[in-house]
Amino acid sequence: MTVHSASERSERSDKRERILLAAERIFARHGFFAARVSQIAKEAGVADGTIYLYFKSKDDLLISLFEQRMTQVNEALKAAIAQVPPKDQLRAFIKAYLQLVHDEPGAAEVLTIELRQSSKFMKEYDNPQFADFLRMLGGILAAGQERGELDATIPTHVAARMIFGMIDELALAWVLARQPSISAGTPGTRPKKFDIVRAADWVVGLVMNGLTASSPGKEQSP
Amino acid sequence: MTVHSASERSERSDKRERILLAAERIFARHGFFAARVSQIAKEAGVADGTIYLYFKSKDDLLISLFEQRMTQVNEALKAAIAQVPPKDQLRAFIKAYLQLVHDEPGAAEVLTIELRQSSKFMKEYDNPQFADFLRMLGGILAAGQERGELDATIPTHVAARMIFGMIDELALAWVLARQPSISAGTPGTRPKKFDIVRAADWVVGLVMNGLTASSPGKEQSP
Amino acid sequence: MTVHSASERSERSDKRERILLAAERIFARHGFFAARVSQIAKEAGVADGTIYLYFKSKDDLLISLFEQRMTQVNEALKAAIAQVPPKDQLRAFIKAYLQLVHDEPGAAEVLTIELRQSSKFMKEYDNPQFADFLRMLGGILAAGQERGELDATIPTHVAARMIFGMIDELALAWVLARQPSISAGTPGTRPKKFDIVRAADWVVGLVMNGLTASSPGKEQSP
Amino acid sequence: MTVHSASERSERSDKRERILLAAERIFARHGFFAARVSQIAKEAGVADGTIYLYFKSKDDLLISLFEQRMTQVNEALKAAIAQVPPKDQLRAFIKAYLQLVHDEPGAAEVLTIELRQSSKFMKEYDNPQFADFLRMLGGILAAGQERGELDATIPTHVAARMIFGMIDELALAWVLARQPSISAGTPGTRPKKFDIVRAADWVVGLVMNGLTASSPGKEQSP
DNA sequence: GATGAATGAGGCTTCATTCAT
DNA sequence: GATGAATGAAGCCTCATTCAT
Repeated sequence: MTVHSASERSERSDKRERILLAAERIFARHGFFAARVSQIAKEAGVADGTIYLYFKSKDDLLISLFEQRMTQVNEALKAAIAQVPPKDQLRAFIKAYLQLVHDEPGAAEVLTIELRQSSKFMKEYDNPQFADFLRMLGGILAAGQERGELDATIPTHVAARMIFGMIDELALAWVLARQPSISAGTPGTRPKKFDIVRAADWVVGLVMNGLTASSPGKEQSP
Repeated sequence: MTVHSASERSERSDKRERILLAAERIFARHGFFAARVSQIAKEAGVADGTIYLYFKSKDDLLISLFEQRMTQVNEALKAAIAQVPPKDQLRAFIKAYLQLVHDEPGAAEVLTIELRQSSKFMKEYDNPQFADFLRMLGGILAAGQERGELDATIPTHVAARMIFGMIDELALAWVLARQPSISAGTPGTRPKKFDIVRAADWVVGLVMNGLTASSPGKEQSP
Repeated sequence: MTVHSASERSERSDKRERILLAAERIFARHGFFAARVSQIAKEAGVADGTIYLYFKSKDDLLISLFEQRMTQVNEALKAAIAQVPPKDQLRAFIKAYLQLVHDEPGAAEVLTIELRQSSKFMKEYDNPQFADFLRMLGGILAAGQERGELDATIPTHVAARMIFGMIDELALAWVLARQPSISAGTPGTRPKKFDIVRAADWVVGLVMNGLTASSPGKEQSP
Repeated sequence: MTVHSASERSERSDKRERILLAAERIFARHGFFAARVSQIAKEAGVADGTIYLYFKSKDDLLISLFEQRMTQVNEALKAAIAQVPPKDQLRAFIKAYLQLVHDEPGAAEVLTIELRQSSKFMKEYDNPQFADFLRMLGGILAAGQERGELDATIPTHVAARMIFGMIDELALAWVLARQPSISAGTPGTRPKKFDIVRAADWVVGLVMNGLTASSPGKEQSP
């Protein structure tokens, strides 16, 4: 007969969460492959073996981390567009995404960088949360097309990919620009620093109107 | 005094190239970390140790591979825009890039996926070839802004990143869609198949004019 | 809160000691360079990786082995001369050293032979325990010189080296003579067997009075 | 039909000698195991494969080097005692040996250090030249014993070992003291510098008369 | 449940040696 | 004879995972 008190249960979930947070930090710091399970355990303040009470493997740890964070992202995005009129949802979606990157850079780092570190994710692992993400974005676009507000030439799933590519690349550039450069001063790929929240307006501008310089008659009708 | 016949020389450089090609295939198939040096050697038809006559380490092999391919990409892009009038260079650049992805899917796979497999690349390794790539794209945009053809609101380096994000994501989706899905049938992230060459027009359309449905007065003035 | 029973603690230190003993045997049998870590592990009854829980590297294993044994030797020698009147300490020191070689031939083999197997030891590794050894011997000599009992012509540190050379060479010859000769029967360097404990008297005789045949008037003054 | 001109033959032996000299330098610098065959080839100014035209293996290279140098040492010692009256031969032998160390430190380094680096030499390889060396020294001692000049208590082969131990240890200490210390300043085993030629008198003094302070009546009888 | 010492499979790399030129 | 690119066997070490306590 085993009794689980509330505190025991919360302590349990607390430990799982501590491990996930530790993994997020270690993965962000070293990358998935270079990260050591023992390092994650130490960061979480648990024994190495304890991790295997909550996760099947190091892979499972990354997958679980990704799923949890991506689910949170999807929920936040859903909430962000919930009260917004349809025609403004695309703008709201993009702004909310980049705001999240700004507010949770550690999570963003895992989502943008580490997600790509493993063929397991790019190839073998079928990723329902990311599919949800794309579906949500594609749905916004489809609705816009149906309302006649958006150009219907581009298939929505391709357009969604393009938009995701834009904001993901911005997130990546921003995350990398935050890092103290190892080879500081060397002119290289290290992205220039910029305000990612402000960049949301640029993305929206590009997505809505493109880069072509607005002719006088385009936006200001008489 | 040593005499190298032409065949000797070409055989030597041929061996280096064979190793690079083998590495490209193996990296694309398994990912950088899961790839085994011995596997690359076998694929190249050389002994394991031979690889170390041409490359310092497994890391160096990936870096060399990336640098060579990226240099080739940059040269191809430079050639693609050389004879094109300035106002059409952005379109030419994008179309050429996606055409390259289509023609060299193996290289594209390494550039889009494996490049991201190692923290060495995302964080530690300063990447001059990618910097060149961004500079070329940014230069096209800056010229367009100066001619007044492109909106100058967005900093060119940010716009270049956004455009790269779009086409890189498309390349990734296309490469992954080509793969025989391991979990075939499962509805997931596996991208839908599409024609990446044709997608170039969509990208150009989005970049130039955005997604906003063209109102009668926008492009067709009365 | 972790409780270590006495048996747990001893089992742990026991494992370290078992590895050292195994290394001593394997190094003595094959030499440091030809010795395989996996062989040491098997001899110690542990997994290969276990060795690296207790020692940083194969080199560290040899260094640790040397330091432990040499420390033990120094302690034994210190004890051997502790209760001895100053004028007899040199004799006691030499006899104790060769007695140790006799009693611990495995350790002697590592100290005399394997110690010299690695440039790390002869050149790079500064060896505090051996320095202690020489200091102890030099101290005995210096005290003898101050009491006027020993000739002060030779610097004590040189004399200590010479005495060490003698007993070390005897130890080496004795250790090698014990081995079942691979090329048995061949007249070669394989030293003749002799009683190393008895040889102590020869060393003391040489060190005290030299080889010159004692003239009647030398030791027996009128 | 192959004709070898004199110059060809000398060129050949010259190449062999160059390889031996290169090996001596490289072995002295890095030790036998850490020395690389390719390094020796470069130092000798020949191709890697050329070494195998003159020597069977890296081991054979060390053995040949040792045998040649040790033969030279034996010849030099034989010459050094040839014209010397029997009672002075031990002194002449010791002085000549240490003088050789002084004049050919590279060879001495190989003989004293590298010789001991390989179990091949200490254990497996039966060493006729070293046997000759000991025989020569033992012969001098035996003759002295027969003339009644030397104490016959100690077996000559043991006494020869002891004397060799002394001078070999001095040679080692002197060779190591010559090296620019890596950890300069650290008080350790790095031997103090001393004049090895002058040390010959100390050795002779110890061997002949021991360390016991000479009583007035010992050496100067009325 | 929690621990962390122990495991052991397996990779990257080195380098003595070979052999086609 | 000389070359040096190529070979490939084999070792040290790492680290995800297990399991006795």
